[in-house]
Amino acid sequence: MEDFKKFSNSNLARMFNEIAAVYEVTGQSFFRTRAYQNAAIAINSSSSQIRDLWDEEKLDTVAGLGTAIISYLDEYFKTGKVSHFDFVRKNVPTGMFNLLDIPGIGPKTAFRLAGELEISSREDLISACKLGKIASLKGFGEKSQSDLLNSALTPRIKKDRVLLFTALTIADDFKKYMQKCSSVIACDFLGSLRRRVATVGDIDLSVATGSPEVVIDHFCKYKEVAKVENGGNKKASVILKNDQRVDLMTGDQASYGTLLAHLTGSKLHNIALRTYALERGFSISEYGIKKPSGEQEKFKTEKEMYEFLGLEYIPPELREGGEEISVALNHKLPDLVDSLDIKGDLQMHTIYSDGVNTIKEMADKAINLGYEYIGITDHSLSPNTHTEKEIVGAVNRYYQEIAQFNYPKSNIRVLLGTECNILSDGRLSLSDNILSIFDFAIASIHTAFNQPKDQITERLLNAVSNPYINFIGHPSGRVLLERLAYDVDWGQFFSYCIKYKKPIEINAFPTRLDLADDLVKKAKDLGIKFIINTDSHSTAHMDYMKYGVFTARRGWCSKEDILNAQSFSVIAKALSLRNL
DNA sequence: GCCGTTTTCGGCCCGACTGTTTTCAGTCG
Ligand SMILES: Nc1nc2c(ncn2[C@H]2C[C@H](O)[C@@H](COP(=O)(O)OP(=O)(O)OP(=O)(O)O)O2)c(=O)[nH]1
Ligand SMILES: [Mg+2]
Ligand SMILES: [Mg+2]
Ligand SMILES: [Zn+2]
Repeated sequence: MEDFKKFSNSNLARMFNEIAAVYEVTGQSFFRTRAYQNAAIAINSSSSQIRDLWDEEKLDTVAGLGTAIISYLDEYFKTGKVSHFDFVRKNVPTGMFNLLDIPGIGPKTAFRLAGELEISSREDLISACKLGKIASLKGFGEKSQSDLLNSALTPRIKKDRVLLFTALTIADDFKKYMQKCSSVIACDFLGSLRRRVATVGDIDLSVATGSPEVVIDHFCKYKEVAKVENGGNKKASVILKNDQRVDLMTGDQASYGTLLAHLTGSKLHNIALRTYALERGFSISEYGIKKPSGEQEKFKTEKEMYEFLGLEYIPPELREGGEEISVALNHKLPDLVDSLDIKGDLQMHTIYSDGVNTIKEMADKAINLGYEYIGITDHSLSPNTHTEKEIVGAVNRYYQEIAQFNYPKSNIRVLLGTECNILSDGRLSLSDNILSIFDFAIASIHTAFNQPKDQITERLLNAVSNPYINFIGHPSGRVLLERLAYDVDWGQFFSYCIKYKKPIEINAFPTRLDLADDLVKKAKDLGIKFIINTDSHSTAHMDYMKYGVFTARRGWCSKEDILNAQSFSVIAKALSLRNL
């Protein structure tokens, strides 16, 4: 396995889950087993690469990773293996690990199938089922055998996760359909979707109703449903034709608040909240809060539930099982930035480079969005194929074009910027001379992503310290579900941003969401400001601003942290815009 | 194995659903 895969968060999580499985079937302490599962969850839900945090000696900031597990990680990153894990894995048949991916098979089942029938793959399982070997095992029967066969035969074509954008589109339609059912009092999409996680596994829907059976029937009859996975009296799951899984949970209107909280999660937040309540004698479930007397208190809204617990209302974006509960206890949660606060957008491309609309069309769209200002940031003509005089001439023509309709002739201020490349050797693609004629300039990396960390970092630092560069675009270079971020020493990058008083972009394009939420939080805690840009290549893309706002909210940002939530005079000063 | 502002020991979230069960174990969200 290549290093980047071997050290990826998902592979690390798998490693700890497998050790948890070993402990579970070899009768280790239940809570040690759970600790390994928790470590796996913590690793999977970290937006930062655990490898990077190890590099920066910040692993102890991840809740769920303690001294023992950190030392195993240390050994793994240094040597590529953990000898203690290799040792304990010898106690179980290796084949069992291949079975854990199959839905319905957990550690116990995998252990028995691998141990008693020497099943070590999906194919083995299929033939064992067909031969009727499973049904004869103690504790299994005809039904469980055919369930396992079905499960093993179900192909796994779907990617594990989809973009938040994709999931929201699907969920919006499904919700509209659900609301057509007269038994549906309220319907919401929850889980990672409501927490605005950058990528989403399944879609979780909740419904408040007095007739769950009617609602579940309606749910399963949605025209996009390809397969009903399972259904009970209170919940159901379906797979849509586009392979998206959707879970439904129903509940009474009177206790809908705790149902919302339960299904919004995250799992780690739920556990933390329930543990917090338990310490005070209360037991939380989706049905309400059980008092020490045994009496169940019900909550129509989440707000009332948090209030009952002595906590400030915690916005879904913050419910990740980090410090949100202790901060809410002190009533110190930030007043998160809202899409309505946004007053401008400073990265977009037009027909003068790779965009499809004119400057005027982008400006009109901005007026529709109620913005005060925008920045046009086309890639300039290339210095490799044009003289400086030609480049400057073109820029001046753009200025003249903008002057036809710019403020105060209309309500929108149009700034002229550019997005220049940070070249592989650290130089910028444009000279200071050319950069200086723009109102502002963004520098971004678009090539040589695979350089070692110090080299990439050096390139970024060089750009940050250039007086004509106002901020760095999509700083990590990640493309969700496709390309990992390049290696950056974030501590150093942030300290340069502080030293040179530069904000950082939160690129709102749904495939980027870059800077990522957890790094946003770290930078915010250092006092760094952000600018949320859509990086639009058409007027339609300008609607993606909300995804950047989601990311900022997940990074605990309030309006004060976001420069383009400020009026023009404030951002002009904070960004040191030129030509004013 | 992790965790902590009354605790560094002694706790650790809670319930639905399923299949095989004479009362529960396993898996999942
Ligand atoms: N209390 C409790 N709640 C859970 C547990 N597992 C899941 N939940 C709740 C919180 C989750 O956010 C919610 C939905 O579960 P999902 O597996 O769909 O997770 P989520 O949507 O957060 O992430 P995803 O993007 O779907 O992988 O159900 C659990 O073990 N205990
Ligand atoms: Mg989900
Ligand atoms: Mg789910
Ligand atoms: Zn770019």
